[in-house]
Amino acid sequence: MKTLQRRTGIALWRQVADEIRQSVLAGMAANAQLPAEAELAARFGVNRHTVRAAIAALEKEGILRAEQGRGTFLNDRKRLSYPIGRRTRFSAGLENQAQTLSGKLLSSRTVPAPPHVAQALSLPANALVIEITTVSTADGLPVSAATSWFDAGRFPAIAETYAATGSITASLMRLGVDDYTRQTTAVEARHASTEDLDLLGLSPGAIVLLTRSVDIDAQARPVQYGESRFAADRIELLIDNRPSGVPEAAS
Amino acid sequence: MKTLQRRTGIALWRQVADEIRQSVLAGMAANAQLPAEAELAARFGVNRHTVRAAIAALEKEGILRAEQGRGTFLNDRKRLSYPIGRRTRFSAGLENQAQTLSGKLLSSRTVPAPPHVAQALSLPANALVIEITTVSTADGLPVSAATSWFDAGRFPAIAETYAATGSITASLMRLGVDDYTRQTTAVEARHASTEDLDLLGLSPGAIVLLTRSVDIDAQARPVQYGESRFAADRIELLIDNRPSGVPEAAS
DNA sequence: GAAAATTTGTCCGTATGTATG
DNA sequence: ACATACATACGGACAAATTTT
Repeated sequence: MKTLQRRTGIALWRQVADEIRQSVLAGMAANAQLPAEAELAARFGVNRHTVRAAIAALEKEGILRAEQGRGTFLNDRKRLSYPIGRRTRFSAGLENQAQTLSGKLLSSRTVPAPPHVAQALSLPANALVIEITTVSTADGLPVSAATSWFDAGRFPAIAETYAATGSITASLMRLGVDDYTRQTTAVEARHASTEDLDLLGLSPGAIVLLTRSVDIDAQARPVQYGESRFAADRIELLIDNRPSGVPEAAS
Repeated sequence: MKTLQRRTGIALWRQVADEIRQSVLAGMAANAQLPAEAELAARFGVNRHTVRAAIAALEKEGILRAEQGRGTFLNDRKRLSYPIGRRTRFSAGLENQAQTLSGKLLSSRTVPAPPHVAQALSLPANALVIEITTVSTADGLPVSAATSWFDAGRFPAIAETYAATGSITASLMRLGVDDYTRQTTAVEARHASTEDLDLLGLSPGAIVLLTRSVDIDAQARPVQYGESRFAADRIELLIDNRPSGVPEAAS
Protein backbone atom coordinates (compact mmCIF):
# COMPACT_ATOMS: atom_id res chain seq x y z
CA MET A 1 0.00 0.00 0.00
CA LYS A 2 2.56 2.57 1.06
CA THR A 3 5.21 1.56 -1.40
CA LEU A 4 6.99 4.65 -2.63
CA GLN A 5 8.32 4.23 -6.11
CA ARG A 6 11.86 4.44 -7.42
CA ARG A 7 13.29 5.18 -10.85
CA THR A 8 10.42 7.58 -11.64
CA GLY A 9 12.41 10.79 -11.92
CA ILE A 10 11.07 11.95 -8.57
CA ALA A 11 13.59 11.54 -5.78
CA LEU A 12 12.47 9.43 -2.84
CA TRP A 13 13.16 12.23 -0.37
CA ARG A 14 10.76 14.45 -2.30
CA GLN A 15 8.02 11.82 -2.31
CA VAL A 16 8.53 11.44 1.43
CA ALA A 17 8.33 15.23 1.86
CA ASP A 18 5.02 15.29 -0.02
CA GLU A 19 3.66 12.45 2.11
CA ILE A 20 4.70 14.16 5.33
CA ARG A 21 3.14 17.42 4.23
CA GLN A 22 -0.23 15.88 3.65
CA SER A 23 -0.73 12.75 5.69
CA VAL A 24 1.49 13.30 8.72
CA LEU A 25 0.85 17.01 9.12
CA ALA A 26 -2.84 16.67 8.25
CA GLY A 27 -4.40 16.54 11.68
CA MET A 28 -1.61 18.23 13.60
CA ALA A 29 -1.91 21.41 15.61
CA ALA A 30 0.55 24.27 15.28
CA ASN A 31 3.84 23.70 17.13
CA ALA A 32 3.05 20.03 17.62
CA GLN A 33 5.94 17.59 17.51
CA LEU A 34 6.53 15.23 14.62
CA PRO A 35 7.33 11.56 15.08
CA ALA A 36 11.08 10.94 15.33
CA GLU A 37 13.10 10.55 12.17
CA ALA A 38 13.66 6.86 12.90
CA GLU A 39 9.95 6.25 13.25
CA LEU A 40 9.10 8.08 10.04
CA ALA A 41 11.82 6.14 8.23
CA ALA A 42 10.26 2.90 9.42
CA ARG A 43 6.77 4.06 8.45
CA PHE A 44 7.78 4.95 4.90
CA GLY A 45 10.23 2.11 4.50
CA VAL A 46 13.20 4.33 3.71
CA ASN A 47 16.52 5.17 5.30
CA ARG A 48 16.68 7.79 8.03
CA HIS A 49 18.90 9.94 5.81
CA THR A 50 16.13 10.06 3.23
CA VAL A 51 13.67 11.28 5.84
CA ARG A 52 16.23 13.87 6.90
CA ALA A 53 16.48 15.14 3.33
CA ALA A 54 12.69 15.42 3.20
CA ILE A 55 12.55 17.31 6.49
CA ALA A 56 15.35 19.63 5.37
CA ALA A 57 13.28 20.51 2.29
CA LEU A 58 10.18 21.19 4.37
CA GLU A 59 12.29 23.29 6.72
CA LYS A 60 13.48 25.40 3.83
CA GLU A 61 9.84 25.88 2.85
CA GLY A 62 9.17 27.20 6.32
CA ILE A 63 6.75 24.44 7.25
CA LEU A 64 8.86 22.64 9.88
CA ARG A 65 11.64 23.47 12.28
CA ALA A 66 14.06 20.89 13.70
CA GLU A 67 15.83 21.35 17.05
CA GLN A 68 18.71 19.14 18.02
CA GLY A 69 17.96 16.93 20.96
CA ARG A 70 14.34 18.03 21.15
CA GLY A 71 12.57 17.07 17.99
CA THR A 72 10.97 18.46 14.86
CA PHE A 73 7.97 20.75 15.08
CA LEU A 74 5.21 22.06 12.87
CA ASN A 75 5.29 25.78 12.23
CA ASP A 76 2.11 27.80 12.38
CA ARG A 77 1.01 28.84 8.91
CA LYS A 78 -2.50 28.85 7.64
CA ARG A 79 -3.82 28.95 4.15
CA LEU A 80 -5.83 31.86 2.84
CA SER A 81 -9.23 31.17 1.34
CA TYR A 82 -9.99 32.95 -1.92
CA PRO A 83 -13.71 33.14 -2.70
CA ILE A 84 -14.82 32.67 -6.29
CA GLY A 85 -18.33 33.63 -7.30
CA ARG A 86 -20.21 36.16 -9.35
CA ARG A 87 -18.55 39.02 -7.48
CA THR A 88 -14.99 37.73 -7.40
CA ARG A 89 -12.49 40.45 -6.42
CA PHE A 90 -9.01 39.99 -5.05
CA SER A 91 -8.96 42.66 -2.38
CA ALA A 92 -12.53 42.29 -1.20
CA GLY A 93 -12.16 38.52 -1.04
CA LEU A 94 -9.12 38.51 1.20
CA GLU A 95 -9.48 41.71 3.19
CA ASN A 96 -10.64 39.91 6.31
CA GLN A 97 -7.80 37.40 6.19
CA ALA A 98 -4.72 39.56 5.81
CA GLN A 99 -3.45 42.84 7.16
CA THR A 100 -1.95 44.20 3.98
CA LEU A 101 -2.94 43.47 0.38
CA SER A 102 -1.23 44.84 -2.67
CA GLY A 103 -1.08 44.36 -6.42
CA LYS A 104 1.97 45.18 -8.49
CA LEU A 105 2.21 45.65 -12.24
CA LEU A 106 5.18 43.77 -13.64
CA SER A 107 4.79 44.38 -17.35
CA SER A 108 2.32 45.39 -20.01
CA ARG A 109 2.24 45.29 -23.80
CA THR A 110 -0.19 45.64 -26.65
CA VAL A 111 -0.48 42.59 -28.88
CA PRO A 112 -2.83 40.99 -31.39
CA ALA A 113 -5.18 38.81 -29.38
CA PRO A 114 -4.20 35.11 -29.21
CA PRO A 115 -7.10 32.96 -30.45
CA HIS A 116 -8.36 31.85 -27.03
CA VAL A 117 -8.19 35.41 -25.71
CA ALA A 118 -10.10 36.81 -28.68
CA GLN A 119 -12.75 34.16 -28.19
CA ALA A 120 -13.05 34.82 -24.45
CA LEU A 121 -13.39 38.57 -25.00
CA SER A 122 -15.71 38.20 -28.02
CA LEU A 123 -13.28 40.14 -30.20
CA PRO A 124 -12.46 39.65 -33.89
CA ALA A 125 -9.52 37.38 -34.62
CA ASN A 126 -6.83 40.01 -35.01
CA ALA A 127 -8.05 42.66 -32.57
CA LEU A 128 -5.47 44.39 -30.41
CA VAL A 129 -5.46 43.63 -26.70
CA ILE A 130 -3.46 44.91 -23.76
CA GLU A 131 -1.74 42.14 -21.82
CA ILE A 132 -0.65 42.91 -18.26
CA THR A 133 1.24 40.70 -15.84
CA THR A 134 0.72 41.34 -12.14
CA VAL A 135 1.63 39.85 -8.79
CA SER A 136 -0.67 40.10 -5.79
CA THR A 137 0.64 39.96 -2.26
CA ALA A 138 -0.97 39.32 1.12
CA ASP A 139 0.96 40.29 4.24
CA GLY A 140 4.14 40.57 2.21
CA LEU A 141 3.88 37.07 0.77
CA PRO A 142 3.04 36.74 -2.93
CA VAL A 143 -0.08 34.63 -3.38
CA SER A 144 -0.87 34.95 -7.07
CA ALA A 145 0.68 35.88 -10.40
CA ALA A 146 -1.77 36.84 -13.10
CA THR A 147 -1.77 37.61 -16.77
CA SER A 148 -4.83 39.56 -17.93
CA TRP A 149 -6.05 40.74 -21.31
CA PHE A 150 -8.27 43.75 -22.08
CA ASP A 151 -9.71 45.17 -25.30
CA ALA A 152 -7.13 47.79 -26.31
CA GLY A 153 -9.79 49.83 -28.05
CA ARG A 154 -12.00 50.07 -25.00
CA PHE A 155 -9.41 50.27 -22.19
CA PRO A 156 -6.29 51.90 -23.68
CA ALA A 157 -5.09 53.15 -20.29
CA ILE A 158 -5.61 49.98 -18.23
CA ALA A 159 -1.91 49.42 -17.54
CA GLU A 160 -1.40 52.95 -16.25
CA THR A 161 -4.45 52.87 -14.00
CA TYR A 162 -3.48 49.47 -12.62
CA ALA A 163 0.04 50.68 -11.91
CA ALA A 164 -1.48 53.61 -10.03
CA THR A 165 -4.17 51.73 -8.09
CA GLY A 166 -2.91 48.15 -7.77
CA SER A 167 -6.48 47.00 -8.30
CA ILE A 168 -8.43 45.76 -11.30
CA THR A 169 -11.72 46.87 -9.79
CA ALA A 170 -10.48 50.42 -9.20
CA SER A 171 -8.88 50.57 -12.64
CA LEU A 172 -12.03 49.52 -14.44
CA MET A 173 -14.05 51.97 -12.36
CA ARG A 174 -11.86 54.84 -13.54
CA LEU A 175 -12.32 53.67 -17.10
CA GLY A 176 -16.09 53.72 -16.91
CA VAL A 177 -16.97 50.21 -15.75
CA ASP A 178 -19.01 50.75 -12.61
CA ASP A 179 -19.55 47.09 -11.97
CA TYR A 180 -18.54 43.73 -13.37
CA THR A 181 -19.25 40.11 -12.56
CA ARG A 182 -17.44 36.84 -13.00
CA GLN A 183 -18.88 34.85 -15.88
CA THR A 184 -16.74 31.70 -15.87
CA THR A 185 -13.77 30.34 -13.97
CA ALA A 186 -11.88 27.23 -15.03
CA VAL A 187 -9.50 25.71 -12.49
CA GLU A 188 -6.48 23.54 -13.20
CA ALA A 189 -3.47 22.52 -11.13
CA ARG A 190 0.11 22.01 -12.25
CA HIS A 191 3.69 22.32 -11.21
CA ALA A 192 4.82 25.92 -11.14
CA SER A 193 6.79 27.06 -14.15
CA THR A 194 10.25 28.43 -13.49
CA GLU A 195 8.86 31.91 -14.10
CA ASP A 196 6.11 31.44 -11.53
CA LEU A 197 8.56 29.94 -9.04
CA ASP A 198 10.40 33.22 -9.29
CA LEU A 199 7.36 35.50 -9.18
CA LEU A 200 5.76 33.69 -6.26
CA GLY A 201 8.94 32.89 -4.35
CA LEU A 202 8.30 29.14 -4.38
CA SER A 203 10.60 26.13 -4.18
CA PRO A 204 11.05 23.89 -7.21
CA GLY A 205 8.33 21.28 -7.46
CA ALA A 206 5.73 23.59 -5.92
CA ILE A 207 2.16 23.44 -7.14
CA VAL A 208 0.04 26.28 -8.49
CA LEU A 209 -3.70 26.51 -8.94
CA LEU A 210 -4.37 27.99 -12.38
CA THR A 211 -7.63 29.81 -13.02
CA ARG A 212 -8.82 31.07 -16.38
CA SER A 213 -11.60 33.59 -15.93
CA VAL A 214 -13.89 35.86 -17.89
CA ASP A 215 -15.47 38.98 -16.35
CA ILE A 216 -18.39 40.81 -17.92
CA ASP A 217 -19.94 44.24 -17.37
CA ALA A 218 -23.57 45.04 -16.58
CA GLN A 219 -24.42 44.79 -20.29
CA ALA A 220 -22.89 41.30 -20.38
CA ARG A 221 -19.98 42.42 -22.54
CA PRO A 222 -16.67 40.74 -21.66
CA VAL A 223 -14.24 43.23 -20.09
CA GLN A 224 -11.41 40.99 -18.91
CA TYR A 225 -9.91 37.59 -19.58
CA GLY A 226 -7.30 36.47 -17.09
CA GLU A 227 -5.07 33.53 -16.20
CA SER A 228 -4.01 33.53 -12.53
CA ARG A 229 -1.52 31.24 -10.83
CA PHE A 230 -2.07 30.82 -7.07
CA ALA A 231 0.55 29.31 -4.76
CA ALA A 232 -1.29 26.16 -3.74
CA ASP A 233 0.36 25.94 -0.34
CA ARG A 234 -0.74 29.44 0.61
CA ILE A 235 -4.28 29.63 -0.66
CA GLU A 236 -7.35 27.59 -1.46
CA LEU A 237 -10.17 28.55 -3.78
CA LEU A 238 -13.62 28.67 -2.28
CA ILE A 239 -16.69 28.40 -4.46
CA ASP A 240 -19.68 29.40 -2.39
CA ASN A 241 -23.08 29.08 -3.99
CA ARG A 242 -25.07 30.25 -0.99
CA PRO A 243 -27.33 33.06 -2.07
CA SER A 244 -26.13 36.21 -0.36
CA GLY A 245 -28.35 37.33 2.49
CA VAL A 246 -29.47 33.87 3.57
CA PRO A 247 -28.27 32.89 7.04
CA GLU A 248 -25.81 30.03 7.00
CA ALA A 249 -27.02 26.57 7.97
CA ALA A 250 -23.88 25.69 9.86
CA SER A 251 -20.29 26.78 10.43
CA MET B 1 14.48 32.57 -18.88
CA LYS B 2 13.79 28.89 -18.76
CA THR B 3 16.63 27.63 -16.61
CA LEU B 4 15.69 24.21 -15.30
CA GLN B 5 17.00 23.45 -11.87
CA ARG B 6 19.10 20.66 -10.47
CA ARG B 7 19.29 19.13 -7.01
CA THR B 8 15.56 19.65 -6.53
CA GLY B 9 14.61 15.99 -6.18
CA ILE B 10 12.95 16.16 -9.57
CA ALA B 11 15.03 14.65 -12.32
CA LEU B 12 15.79 16.94 -15.24
CA TRP B 13 14.16 14.58 -17.72
CA ARG B 14 10.94 14.81 -15.73
CA GLN B 15 11.09 18.61 -15.59
CA VAL B 16 11.61 18.62 -19.35
CA ALA B 17 8.64 16.26 -19.75
CA ASP B 18 6.47 18.61 -17.68
CA GLU B 19 7.61 21.62 -19.70
CA ILE B 20 6.91 19.88 -22.99
CA ARG B 21 3.48 18.88 -21.78
CA GLN B 22 2.49 22.39 -20.85
CA SER B 23 4.36 24.85 -23.05
CA VAL B 24 5.31 22.97 -26.20
CA LEU B 25 2.12 20.98 -26.57
CA ALA B 26 -0.08 23.86 -25.44
CA GLY B 27 -0.86 25.43 -28.79
CA MET B 28 -0.40 22.32 -30.90
CA ALA B 29 -3.07 20.57 -32.88
CA ALA B 30 -3.62 16.84 -32.60
CA ASN B 31 -1.19 14.76 -34.64
CA ALA B 32 1.10 17.76 -35.14
CA GLN B 33 4.83 17.11 -35.20
CA LEU B 34 7.12 18.10 -32.36
CA PRO B 35 10.37 19.99 -32.87
CA ALA B 36 13.34 17.68 -33.34
CA GLU B 37 15.06 16.31 -30.25
CA ALA B 38 18.15 18.40 -30.92
CA GLU B 39 16.08 21.57 -31.13
CA LEU B 40 14.23 20.81 -27.90
CA ALA B 41 17.55 20.04 -26.21
CA ALA B 42 18.84 23.44 -27.28
CA ARG B 43 15.67 25.22 -26.17
CA PHE B 44 15.77 23.72 -22.67
CA GLY B 45 19.54 23.82 -22.36
CA VAL B 46 19.92 20.09 -21.72
CA ASN B 47 21.52 17.15 -23.42
CA ARG B 48 19.69 15.29 -26.17
CA HIS B 49 19.66 12.14 -24.04
CA THR B 50 17.69 14.01 -21.43
CA VAL B 51 15.09 15.07 -23.99
CA ARG B 52 14.87 11.47 -25.17
CA ALA B 53 14.17 10.32 -21.62
CA ALA B 54 11.43 12.94 -21.32
CA ILE B 55 9.83 11.93 -24.61
CA ALA B 56 9.99 8.27 -23.62
CA ALA B 57 8.08 9.11 -20.44
CA LEU B 58 5.43 11.08 -22.34
CA GLU B 59 5.13 8.19 -24.77
CA LYS B 60 4.47 5.81 -21.93
CA GLU B 61 1.78 8.22 -20.71
CA GLY B 62 0.16 8.00 -24.12
CA ILE B 63 0.59 11.66 -24.95
CA LEU B 64 3.20 11.36 -27.70
CA ARG B 65 4.24 8.79 -30.24
CA ALA B 66 7.74 8.68 -31.76
CA GLU B 67 8.27 7.15 -35.20
CA GLN B 68 11.76 6.30 -36.30
CA GLY B 69 12.89 8.40 -39.24
CA ARG B 70 9.73 10.53 -39.24
CA GLY B 71 9.55 12.41 -35.98
CA THR B 72 7.55 12.65 -32.79
CA PHE B 73 3.84 13.43 -32.87
CA LEU B 74 1.14 14.61 -30.50
CA ASN B 75 -1.63 12.14 -29.79
CA ASP B 76 -5.19 13.36 -29.59
CA ARG B 77 -6.25 13.55 -25.95
CA LYS B 78 -8.08 16.40 -24.39
CA ARG B 79 -8.79 17.26 -20.82
CA LEU B 80 -12.29 16.80 -19.52
CA SER B 81 -14.06 19.80 -18.09
CA TYR B 82 -15.98 19.22 -14.88
CA PRO B 83 -18.62 21.88 -14.21
CA ILE B 84 -19.10 23.04 -10.62
CA GLY B 85 -22.17 25.02 -9.71
CA ARG B 86 -25.39 24.73 -7.77
CA ARG B 87 -26.32 21.62 -9.70
CA THR B 88 -23.01 19.79 -9.65
CA ARG B 89 -23.35 16.14 -10.64
CA PHE B 90 -20.67 13.83 -11.91
CA SER B 91 -22.55 11.99 -14.66
CA ALA B 92 -24.60 14.92 -15.91
CA GLY B 93 -21.54 17.14 -15.97
CA LEU B 94 -19.43 14.87 -18.15
CA GLU B 95 -22.00 13.01 -20.21
CA ASN B 96 -21.33 15.07 -23.32
CA GLN B 97 -17.57 14.62 -23.05
CA ALA B 98 -17.14 10.89 -22.67
CA GLN B 99 -18.70 7.74 -24.09
CA THR B 100 -18.80 5.71 -20.91
CA LEU B 101 -19.03 6.95 -17.32
CA SER B 102 -19.03 4.78 -14.27
CA GLY B 103 -18.69 5.00 -10.52
CA LYS B 104 -17.37 2.18 -8.38
CA LEU B 105 -17.68 1.69 -4.66
CA LEU B 106 -14.34 0.72 -3.12
CA SER B 107 -15.21 0.60 0.55
CA SER B 108 -17.67 1.79 3.11
CA ARG B 109 -17.78 1.90 6.89
CA THR B 110 -19.73 3.48 9.68
CA VAL B 111 -17.72 5.70 11.98
CA PRO B 112 -18.15 8.54 14.48
CA ALA B 113 -18.01 11.75 12.46
CA PRO B 114 -14.60 13.46 12.43
CA PRO B 115 -14.94 17.05 13.65
CA HIS B 116 -14.84 18.74 10.25
CA VAL B 117 -17.34 16.26 8.85
CA ALA B 118 -19.75 16.76 11.73
CA GLN B 119 -19.51 20.50 11.26
CA ALA B 120 -20.10 20.30 7.52
CA LEU B 121 -23.14 18.05 7.95
CA SER B 122 -24.52 20.02 10.93
CA LEU B 123 -24.42 16.91 13.10
CA PRO B 124 -23.60 16.62 16.81
CA ALA B 125 -19.99 15.95 17.68
CA ASN B 126 -20.15 12.18 18.01
CA ALA B 127 -22.89 11.33 15.51
CA LEU B 128 -22.42 8.24 13.35
CA VAL B 129 -21.74 8.77 9.67
CA ILE B 130 -21.27 6.42 6.75
CA GLU B 131 -18.00 6.97 4.91
CA ILE B 132 -17.73 5.66 1.37
CA THR B 133 -14.76 5.71 -0.96
CA THR B 134 -15.44 5.67 -4.67
CA VAL B 135 -13.61 5.97 -7.98
CA SER B 136 -15.22 7.51 -11.03
CA THR B 137 -14.12 6.61 -14.50
CA ALA B 138 -14.61 8.23 -17.90
CA ASP B 139 -13.94 6.14 -20.99
CA GLY B 140 -12.12 3.59 -18.90
CA LEU B 141 -9.72 6.11 -17.38
CA PRO B 142 -10.13 6.96 -13.68
CA VAL B 143 -10.66 10.70 -13.27
CA SER B 144 -11.55 11.09 -9.62
CA ALA B 145 -11.33 9.33 -6.28
CA ALA B 146 -13.77 10.53 -3.66
CA THR B 147 -14.47 10.01 0.00
CA SER B 148 -18.00 11.01 1.04
CA TRP B 149 -19.78 11.14 4.35
CA PHE B 150 -23.52 10.79 5.00
CA ASP B 151 -25.65 10.92 8.14
CA ALA B 152 -25.94 7.25 9.15
CA GLY B 153 -29.28 7.90 10.77
CA ARG B 154 -30.83 9.39 7.67
CA PHE B 155 -29.17 7.31 4.92
CA PRO B 156 -28.35 3.91 6.43
CA ALA B 157 -28.39 2.18 3.02
CA ILE B 158 -26.31 4.68 1.05
CA ALA B 159 -23.41 2.27 0.46
CA GLU B 160 -25.67 -0.44 -0.92
CA THR B 161 -27.56 1.90 -3.23
CA TYR B 162 -24.32 3.42 -4.50
CA ALA B 163 -22.89 -0.01 -5.17
CA ALA B 164 -26.02 -0.82 -7.15
CA THR B 165 -26.33 2.43 -9.10
CA GLY B 166 -22.81 3.86 -9.28
CA SER B 167 -24.32 7.30 -8.81
CA ILE B 168 -24.79 9.58 -5.83
CA THR B 169 -27.76 11.31 -7.44
CA ALA B 170 -29.56 8.03 -8.09
CA SER B 171 -28.72 6.73 -4.62
CA LEU B 172 -30.09 9.79 -2.85
CA MET B 173 -33.18 9.68 -5.05
CA ARG B 174 -33.92 6.14 -3.88
CA LEU B 175 -33.47 7.25 -0.29
CA GLY B 176 -36.00 10.04 -0.58
CA VAL B 177 -33.92 13.03 -1.66
CA ASP B 178 -35.58 14.19 -4.87
CA ASP B 179 -33.17 17.02 -5.42
CA TYR B 180 -30.04 18.47 -3.92
CA THR B 181 -27.78 21.41 -4.65
CA ARG B 182 -24.16 22.25 -4.07
CA GLN B 183 -23.72 24.65 -1.20
CA THR B 184 -19.95 25.16 -1.10
CA THR B 185 -16.89 23.83 -2.89
CA ALA B 186 -13.35 24.51 -1.71
CA VAL B 187 -10.56 23.71 -4.15
CA GLU B 188 -6.97 22.91 -3.32
CA ALA B 189 -4.13 21.31 -5.26
CA ARG B 190 -1.47 18.96 -4.01
CA HIS B 191 0.71 16.07 -4.95
CA ALA B 192 -1.19 12.81 -5.11
CA SER B 193 -0.87 10.56 -2.08
CA THR B 194 0.40 7.06 -2.69
CA GLU B 195 -3.14 5.81 -2.24
CA ASP B 196 -4.50 8.19 -4.86
CA LEU B 197 -1.64 7.34 -7.21
CA ASP B 198 -2.87 3.80 -7.01
CA LEU B 199 -6.59 4.57 -7.30
CA LEU B 200 -6.18 6.95 -10.22
CA GLY B 201 -3.35 5.15 -11.99
CA LEU B 202 -0.97 8.09 -11.82
CA SER B 203 2.81 8.38 -11.71
CA PRO B 204 4.57 9.65 -8.57
CA GLY B 205 4.72 13.41 -8.48
CA ALA B 206 1.37 13.72 -10.23
CA ILE B 207 -0.98 16.48 -9.12
CA VAL B 208 -4.54 16.18 -7.92
CA LEU B 209 -7.20 18.82 -7.58
CA LEU B 210 -8.86 18.36 -4.21
CA THR B 211 -12.41 19.59 -3.69
CA ARG B 212 -14.26 19.64 -0.36
CA SER B 213 -17.96 20.04 -0.97
CA VAL B 214 -21.23 20.25 0.89
CA ASP B 215 -24.55 19.37 -0.76
CA ILE B 216 -27.91 20.33 0.70
CA ASP B 217 -31.48 19.23 0.04
CA ALA B 218 -34.45 21.40 -0.86
CA GLN B 219 -34.96 22.20 2.84
CA ALA B 220 -31.34 23.39 3.05
CA ARG B 221 -30.31 20.44 5.24
CA PRO B 222 -26.84 19.08 4.47
CA VAL B 223 -27.02 15.63 2.90
CA GLN B 224 -23.46 14.99 1.83
CA TYR B 225 -19.94 16.11 2.63
CA GLY B 226 -17.28 14.91 0.22
CA GLU B 227 -13.59 15.18 -0.54
CA SER B 228 -12.76 14.40 -4.18
CA ARG B 229 -9.36 14.06 -5.77
CA PHE B 230 -9.27 14.73 -9.53
CA ALA B 231 -6.32 13.77 -11.72
CA ALA B 232 -5.17 17.23 -12.71
CA ASP B 233 -3.79 16.13 -16.07
CA ARG B 234 -7.11 14.63 -17.12
CA ILE B 235 -9.65 17.12 -15.94
CA GLU B 236 -10.20 20.78 -15.18
CA LEU B 237 -12.87 22.27 -12.94
CA LEU B 238 -15.22 24.77 -14.53
CA ILE B 239 -17.10 27.25 -12.40
CA ASP B 240 -19.81 28.81 -14.52
CA ASN B 241 -21.83 31.59 -12.97
CA ARG B 242 -24.00 32.34 -15.98
CA PRO B 243 -27.55 32.52 -14.66
CA SER B 244 -29.31 31.41 -17.82
CA GLY B 245 -27.93 28.96 -20.30
CA VAL B 246 -27.73 26.10 -17.85
CA PRO B 247 -30.97 24.14 -18.01
CA GLU B 248 -32.57 23.84 -14.59
CA ALA B 249 -34.16 20.49 -15.29
CA ALA B 250 -32.10 17.38 -14.62
CA SER B 251 -33.26 13.92 -15.50
C1' DG C 1 23.70 15.96 40.30
C1' DA C 2 24.66 11.68 37.45
C1' DA C 3 23.34 8.27 34.30
C1' DA C 4 20.38 6.64 30.73
C1' DA C 5 17.40 7.25 27.00
C1' DT C 6 15.88 9.94 23.14
C1' DT C 7 16.41 12.81 19.26
C1' DT C 8 18.74 15.58 15.80
C1' DG C 9 23.32 16.44 13.41
C1' DT C 10 27.66 14.88 11.03
C1' DC C 11 30.96 11.73 8.90
C1' DC C 12 32.43 7.57 6.60
C1' DG C 13 31.90 4.35 2.64
C1' DT C 14 29.30 2.06 -1.21
C1' DA C 15 25.86 1.17 -4.84
C1' DT C 16 22.64 2.94 -8.13
C1' DG C 17 20.37 6.68 -10.83
C1' DT C 18 20.85 10.79 -13.53
C1' DA C 19 23.13 13.96 -16.96
C1' DT C 20 26.69 15.10 -20.07
C1' DG C 21 29.79 14.57 -24.22
C1' DA D 1 27.77 2.07 -26.66
C1' DC D 2 31.29 4.15 -23.76
C1' DA D 3 33.28 7.11 -20.29
C1' DT D 4 32.87 10.63 -16.63
C1' DA D 5 30.82 13.50 -12.99
C1' DC D 6 27.33 14.43 -9.86
C1' DA D 7 22.90 13.30 -7.27
C1' DT D 8 20.43 10.00 -4.74
C1' DA D 9 19.79 6.22 -1.35
C1' DC D 10 21.52 3.13 1.88
C1' DG D 11 23.95 1.41 6.12
C1' DG D 12 26.55 2.15 10.06
C1' DA D 13 28.95 4.76 13.71
C1' DC D 14 29.30 8.47 16.58
C1' DA D 15 28.75 13.36 18.29
C1' DA D 16 25.75 17.01 20.32
C1' DA D 17 21.72 18.63 22.59
C1' DT D 18 17.86 17.72 25.39
C1' DT D 19 14.69 15.18 28.37
C1' DT D 20 13.76 11.47 31.49
C1' DT D 21 15.04 8.30 35.05
